[in-house]
Amino acid sequence: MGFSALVTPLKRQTLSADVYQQLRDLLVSGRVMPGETLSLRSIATALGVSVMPVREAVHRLVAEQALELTPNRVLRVPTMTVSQFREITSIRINLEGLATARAAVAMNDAAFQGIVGLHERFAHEMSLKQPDGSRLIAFNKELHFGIYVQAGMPMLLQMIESLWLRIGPILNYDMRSGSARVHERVAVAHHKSLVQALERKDADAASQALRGDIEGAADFIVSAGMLVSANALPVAAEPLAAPVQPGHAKAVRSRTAN
Amino acid sequence: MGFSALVTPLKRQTLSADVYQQLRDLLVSGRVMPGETLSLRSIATALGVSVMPVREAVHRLVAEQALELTPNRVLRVPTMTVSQFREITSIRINLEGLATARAAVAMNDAAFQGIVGLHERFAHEMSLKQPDGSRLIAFNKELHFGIYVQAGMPMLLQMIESLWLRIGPILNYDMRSGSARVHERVAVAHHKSLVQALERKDADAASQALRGDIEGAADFIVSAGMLVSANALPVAAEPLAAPVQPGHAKAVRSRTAN
DNA sequence: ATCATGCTTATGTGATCACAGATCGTCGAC
DNA sequence: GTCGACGATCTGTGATCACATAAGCATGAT
Repeated sequence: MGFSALVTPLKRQTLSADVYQQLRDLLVSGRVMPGETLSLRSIATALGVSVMPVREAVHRLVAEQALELTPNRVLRVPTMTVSQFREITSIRINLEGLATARAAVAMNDAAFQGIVGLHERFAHEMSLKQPDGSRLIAFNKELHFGIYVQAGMPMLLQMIESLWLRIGPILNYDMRSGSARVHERVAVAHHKSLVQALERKDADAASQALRGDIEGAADFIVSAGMLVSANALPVAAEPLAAPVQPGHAKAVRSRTAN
Repeated sequence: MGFSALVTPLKRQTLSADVYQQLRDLLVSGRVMPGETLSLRSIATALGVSVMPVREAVHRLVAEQALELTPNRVLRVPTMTVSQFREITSIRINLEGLATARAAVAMNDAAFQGIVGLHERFAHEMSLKQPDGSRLIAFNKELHFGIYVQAGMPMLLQMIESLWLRIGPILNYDMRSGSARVHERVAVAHHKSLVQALERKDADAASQALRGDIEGAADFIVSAGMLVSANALPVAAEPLAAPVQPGHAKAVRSRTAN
């Protein structure tokens, strides 16, 4: 009898890794806003740890450009210019197109059925009269990465994840405002043709469908005007809306509250 | 009269960044070997700093997969399997192909002349009867990145640099053994057709020429048999040759010396 | 002679303290 | 009233110490 079945694997590896994951979730879920400034000590006290693990986690996120450390040593979640966003979009089309093409030929039937399920889950949420923005984002991500995983290229997968992490705050912060529902309708069409191409194992068609999906979403983001025009200093965004999880909001430095 | 012309910009930013750069140089120049184990304290004392800056620099390199931190918390420069190397090669062809295609249409005449100069410098070194391996590596890198810079995509450039950093140790460590000269001859041919395509602003031809260059080099590396077959524990590589810069070698943990 | 066992050393991780620099608020002078 | 300057506070950075764990190595028993 395997003993390892009795104990939890004690997944807790290192505090730095934990903090890293929590900050990552904060970013991809859009609970922090582009341009917002953070502080090592705020995060540390909010998470109940010392500044040491936070330093390593933050520096890693800075290295991935998911956070920004200005020359004045101010830590903040990066803003993004239109040109930067367009560059990331171009890279995404290439990298995710590669993953999709590889997945199209490498995927077996069981995996394909899983993809179909993820597609239908997204489409179903979309068909509701009150679709939940956060769920849509999550389902969309799981569908995309469900495909990319099938490529069997772990390094490529990680690079794509890094790109999604960078655009996460912009994507998800807008989703909170409730817009984007109109756009997501066309996303279903792109997904459908993508899944059909995968069924035929047509790598080129799958890549093209994916390109349409990414470009459509990108055009929507750009036209929604939530990117800074130049690399000017970020406008002091009005507090607009309270964070969804006030418990984590303590990590965010506020200029007014004290 | 500009005052800034009189003083050095005092480039020294932060110790962590300095350590990061030094470790990076150590990796790309092949002065450390895949499978070699390092230690925070060794690096710190060798560089004359505390372990703190080293920790951040090392963790960043681990995040970029330029270093590896085993579950037993042993720090080492990663070995690479053939399949991992093939994956990186595929990603490189995509990403560097994108950069080359963009550069082909965005580059002006002055920039192109600069590329020609870099190409001729590499070809000239190649034509010597005793080409210097390190210089060849450096010139080849400068030529490639001289092209990629012209794409005007800074994030893409950084991603490509990260990939080169990962394959750097393997590439350069072999170059020390003096082989690979036979291969580099065909590299000149690839470079030549690449430069010609750039002159015609033919993005597709340029990408194809680049693909040939990358694949040729990759096939050589694989056939040279310097990659581990499985992800087995790295063989205790024999000390083979003394490090080129003994001063830095103190950062490398030796099993025998004490 | 060979294998097991305990001890010493060295490792990465985390916490705490100290420091230079920037920001912000307040007080003072005009 | 308005502008300038000083000071308190907070920022990231670096160093040092403490700790749990893994590996080396020598000693011991069989």
